[in-house]
Amino acid sequence: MNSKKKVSIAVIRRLPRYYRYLSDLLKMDITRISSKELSARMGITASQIRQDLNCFGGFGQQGYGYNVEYLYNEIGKILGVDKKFNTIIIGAGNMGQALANYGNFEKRGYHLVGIFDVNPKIIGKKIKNIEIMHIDKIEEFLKENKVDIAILTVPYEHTPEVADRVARLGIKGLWNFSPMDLKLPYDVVIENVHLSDSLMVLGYRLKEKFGRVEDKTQNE
Amino acid sequence: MNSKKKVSIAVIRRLPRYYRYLSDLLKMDITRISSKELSARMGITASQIRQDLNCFGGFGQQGYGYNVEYLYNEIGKILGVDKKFNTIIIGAGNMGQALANYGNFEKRGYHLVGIFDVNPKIIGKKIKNIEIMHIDKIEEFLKENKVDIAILTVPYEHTPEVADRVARLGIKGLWNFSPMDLKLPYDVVIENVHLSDSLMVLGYRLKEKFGRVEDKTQNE
DNA sequence: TAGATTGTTAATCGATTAACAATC
DNA sequence: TAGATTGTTAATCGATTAACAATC
Repeated sequence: MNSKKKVSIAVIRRLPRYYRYLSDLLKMDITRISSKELSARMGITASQIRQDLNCFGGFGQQGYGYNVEYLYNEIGKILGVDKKFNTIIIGAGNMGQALANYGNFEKRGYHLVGIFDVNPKIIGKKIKNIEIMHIDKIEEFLKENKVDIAILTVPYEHTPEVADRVARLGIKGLWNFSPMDLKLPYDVVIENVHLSDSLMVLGYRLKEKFGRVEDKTQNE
Repeated sequence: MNSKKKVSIAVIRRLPRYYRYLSDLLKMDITRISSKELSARMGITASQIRQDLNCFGGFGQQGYGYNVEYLYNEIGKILGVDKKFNTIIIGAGNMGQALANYGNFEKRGYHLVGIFDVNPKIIGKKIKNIEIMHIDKIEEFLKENKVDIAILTVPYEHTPEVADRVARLGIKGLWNFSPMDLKLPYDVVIENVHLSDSLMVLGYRLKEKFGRVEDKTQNE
């Protein structure tokens, strides 16, 4: 139907959180839950929960609430956990390796198919049974493999160039770990993980809430 | 003054982004900028920039705009980059090690003073000249060292217990990397980095924008 | 049936954008 | 001075919350 209006990003960003809470409820063998109960657990209003869910359809039942397993599966479908996204990691430094080794992504349908770097010392080495390739092999690799997402964990200064390179090669999703905003002349979806931004916000909140923090020593 | 109303978290979360853009301008030797020019670069409205900045005071000058270096420094002060936050990492797995090795945090005043784990194979090993200690040494350690922030990169199931333990010991800031919301009976600031949430949102946006994605194969 | 709880509309609240007088 | 651009107030927009009829 063309009547469905675009769901706001604020709602979308809450979905994984619902998904996590429902997963917890499932583990606790709770089979049904009302928006009121869930709101108490999550610390948001029942109204918001019902509004959010109704962006995607009526998953509940009057007088009953929501079936946990059903709602969990439906939100999973909305988020695409039933889909397979082929991913590559570019930059096999500490962060790249940490992400490669994190098993949870595979479970959610994010299938790692390639790892690239430029460091000759690690090329050929295997992580999760995937051989680290030189970045210059990427054109060839992408010709032979359909890849949906590139995870960018390269050093700061190389990020724009690498992002451009993979976007030009047709990759549609970028998960960017560099503290910069990518601007690309291609139609790609960019999701940023700005760790340093997050840390600075934590610092701000600490400072605001608890006041005095030590000054940084000059020239340390 | 007690007249200053609380600045909304939406504004706060934009500050690191301003800070990054101003840093870039500085590097380009641009000394002044108007809200209009900055808005064009950042892709937000000039109005929003002026509103945001005016939450903290008038940093600009009519007819001139903003002095880049001055504004950069002022936002830095608001964010507390001139402060020193002593931090510890709990969980020296892939993610913990990646964060320990990331040099940028140190530059922003986040000073790593300890690393903890339970794995006997890595205890005693050094990262960034800091010896990995057993988590059971943490009570002793915190008695002797003032620590502001604990970075939690422990496995999922241990996160609540570890978070509670360090909060009870007086740590006021938690940077949580586990895909869960921490609920603590202490007055702490928790900043979450929910990587899997972020990845799922990327998946959703890809699916929405480009439609067809391969279905996940059963039992893979 | 009576009670519970949804789906949905209406009201409120807060955040963003527009407008403009102040002023450099 | 004239032009530019801020700081700030007012208008708009969108998101959250409240209310309640529908219905299980």
